[in-house]
Amino acid sequence: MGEPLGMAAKKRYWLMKSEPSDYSIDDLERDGKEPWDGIRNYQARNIMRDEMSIGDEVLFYHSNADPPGVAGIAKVASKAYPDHTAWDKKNKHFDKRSTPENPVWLMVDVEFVEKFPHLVSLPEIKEEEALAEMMVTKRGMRLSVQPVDGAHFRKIRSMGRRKKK
DNA sequence: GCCAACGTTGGC
DNA sequence: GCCAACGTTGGC
Repeated sequence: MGEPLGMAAKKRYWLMKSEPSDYSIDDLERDGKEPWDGIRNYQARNIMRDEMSIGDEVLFYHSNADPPGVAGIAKVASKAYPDHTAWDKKNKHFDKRSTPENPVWLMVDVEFVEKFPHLVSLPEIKEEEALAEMMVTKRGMRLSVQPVDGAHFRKIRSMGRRKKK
């Protein structure tokens, strides 16, 4: 958006939530790449549309899980494009306001990068001083696509790559 | 299963 | 434009 030609956007980091019973890191490992459909929140949509770039790295977070936490890493593999599940009447995320002519909801493709040998659980994240400011630790912070600090991203990754906590 | 914290909707 | 009611998210 308005960048000088030939200048790549600065790489950013994100956290994306998925209920593992719905779609887990193992599913993404099997599929390799998958459209991240079903986002029905304007703030999350705007992040995908305006701020994400191909190649950005993503903490894959298992929500509504026991325990919840970061299960691995993925990367953004496409620009935002219309989420066609919004105009599929049979889809659980159907929204009659969205049409092929006038799509309301967008998605990006997400590609598998790695699964952590050690899931970095939410309690562990909360215990870690250096991660105190992460959005995901805030009570009631429900945004399903959220920005992550580079330093926080690297810290989580190093925790996840450790076999034992 | 409970419920707090949000976001959205709709009456006025 | 206010705000109560309702639906959803997601930790616990």
